[in-house]
Amino acid sequence: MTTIKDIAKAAGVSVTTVSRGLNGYSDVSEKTREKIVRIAKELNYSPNTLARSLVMNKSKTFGLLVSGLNQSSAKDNITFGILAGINKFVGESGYDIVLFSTTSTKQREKTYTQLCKERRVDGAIIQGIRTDDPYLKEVVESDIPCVLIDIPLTTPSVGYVTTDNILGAKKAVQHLIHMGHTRIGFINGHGFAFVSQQRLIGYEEALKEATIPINQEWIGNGEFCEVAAERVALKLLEDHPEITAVFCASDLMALGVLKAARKLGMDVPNELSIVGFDDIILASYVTPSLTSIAQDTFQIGYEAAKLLLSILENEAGSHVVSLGTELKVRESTKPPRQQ
Amino acid sequence: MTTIKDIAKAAGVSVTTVSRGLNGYSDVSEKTREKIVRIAKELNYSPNTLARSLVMNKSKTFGLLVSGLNQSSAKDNITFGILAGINKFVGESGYDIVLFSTTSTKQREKTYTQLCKERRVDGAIIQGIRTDDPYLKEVVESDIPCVLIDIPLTTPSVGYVTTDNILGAKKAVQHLIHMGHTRIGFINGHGFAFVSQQRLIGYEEALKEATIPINQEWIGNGEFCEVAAERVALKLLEDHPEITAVFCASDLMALGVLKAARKLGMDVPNELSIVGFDDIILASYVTPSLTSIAQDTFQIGYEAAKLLLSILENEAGSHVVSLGTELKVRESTKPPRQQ
DNA sequence: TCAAAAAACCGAAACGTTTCGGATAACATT
DNA sequence: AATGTTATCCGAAACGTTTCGGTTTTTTGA
Repeated sequence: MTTIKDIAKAAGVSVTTVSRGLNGYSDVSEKTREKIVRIAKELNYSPNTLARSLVMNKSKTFGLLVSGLNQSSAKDNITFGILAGINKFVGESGYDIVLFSTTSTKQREKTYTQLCKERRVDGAIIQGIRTDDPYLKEVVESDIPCVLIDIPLTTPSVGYVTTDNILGAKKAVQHLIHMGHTRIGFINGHGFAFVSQQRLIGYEEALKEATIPINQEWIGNGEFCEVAAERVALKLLEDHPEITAVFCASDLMALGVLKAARKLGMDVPNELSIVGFDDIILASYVTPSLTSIAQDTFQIGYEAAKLLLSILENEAGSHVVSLGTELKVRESTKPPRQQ
Repeated sequence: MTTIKDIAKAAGVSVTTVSRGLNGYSDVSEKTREKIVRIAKELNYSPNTLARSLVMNKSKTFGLLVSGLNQSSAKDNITFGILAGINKFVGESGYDIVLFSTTSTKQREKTYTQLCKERRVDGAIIQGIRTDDPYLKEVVESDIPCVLIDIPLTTPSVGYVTTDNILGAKKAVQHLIHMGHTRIGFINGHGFAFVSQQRLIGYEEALKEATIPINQEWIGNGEFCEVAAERVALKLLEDHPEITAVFCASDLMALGVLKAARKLGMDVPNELSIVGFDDIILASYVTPSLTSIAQDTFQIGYEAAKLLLSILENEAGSHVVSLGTELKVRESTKPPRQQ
């Protein structure tokens, strides 16, 4: 493994000059600079970033803490989209990503701060942790630059990117209302997610603005999980046959509701309309295809990385970015039958 | 940022003793060891892995070179599965992953060796590159421990993991033959993938063993791409209406063929049977659901990381692992109609 | 009580960079 | 000729660890 010293020896100059030459400083003559570069190439030198990072105290590395990098979240590839988006930006900016493989949420041996400090990452991006996760407290306490996804929290060194979930949910419910539905159920995710709270607000606002009373009994918690949502929906639809439409806080849960409807012999969309959230790929492939609120996970990842870099470089400007949604109307929604 | 020196000062011992104490060496008394550990915790010390890696000449890091970490490969989440599998193993083994964000294949500024040497990764896992990729030559030339996915190449320091694609393809075609099909088309991926060659062999072997002649005109190249496959299938099915079944080297291409059949007004499976490869999630959700050969991408990733570690630790044993496949029979295959 | 053995500790070098402060040489200015 | 400027270069320290070889202290055994 050739080092800067080898080059220095071969070129007959000091290591200082080699370093400054390779890094394009002005106080080395063009002639020796060329010589240094040539020799470096001949010995196919590549700099040791470890040593460099050690002395410069920055590593050109982002730490990534994602919860969904496991078999179970293959269906909604939200995590994948975000990852890809981050990857895209990072590829353009000379940084690299280290994936912190946080094992099972319960059995963590290292704290967030330890993870970041040990690897000396310049900043971190966190996705998919719950609002009651102990990591979150560390994020605000430590001053490690950090971007959160879907968790509203800002300090001088932390920002977040999210989707406009209130408006998104509102669009979904308004779509149902415009079709003539008034008895609209809601399967939300668990309460430890910011997005759940927002989507609930959106749901309620849409109803309020249409002067439709809110019925707490029509609201269930599907834990963002297909089977849990199916179970909850089964009970909800049995107990409340008056419901003609259900809005789900995720497409995965919408799939669960679809199954529940099928089990109860209810026809979608003729007897029950369903709209989901996320617009995962499956949404357009299932039968009936799913009306959904699309959010651009790729963009979320891209913006997160971009925001992190701007925080790192102390750029002025907001530390929050909020992205839009789009209603995708498909087969699972239809006006209710006249009774 | 507290260092080993701070601890040494606080504990009244040398840095040597602190280092050896924290790392559990035997020549430090239990009493001082406890003291050191206590103080380390009080100052909430975390070791600087950069410094450690620098002197120990290993980084406890795997480099990851995946091609499919982009928006376009969200549909088949093969890359995601592999990533998740790697992540799982790595989480159990104390290593971390750095994602090399290789930008567009054409415009690479750094070579494979540079990437690995700069970050001083202990080993690398490479997925999704074509057999004509220049990186591949570097892999064999450099002696960086490396595990390839779906590229058969071994040296003392490189191994690979793959699926038994010959047998997998054979199963698919045999399934069709057993149903009574004899005029079976094949949409393969591009020739720069090892898996394409293998799946072709499997296709041919199955036919040969059933003494069915191989017709080159029934074999098309769909580039592993849905739209390309649709185009190719359109022509294939028009030119050769005698074909009653098509085997596709990927589910994505099978979806393309499905679309082509739909455009031609052919009913699947009554007029045309289709079987795919990969068993992506969509396979079981589309209508008609897709008969497919399942390969376990999660397992592939897991085994790849495991193999890399064993190579790193100079364990004896084979440097190749081959995984099995499973035929998933669904709605897209049916015996041909009697004519 | 003394020597030998064992246990506990430590100094300093090393890993490969960057960078501060200064040194040398060449040149221009008075 | 003396001074000031500028262009090049370099020595050495620093980053935070690990580890080699050695030293000191304690224990053991006769």
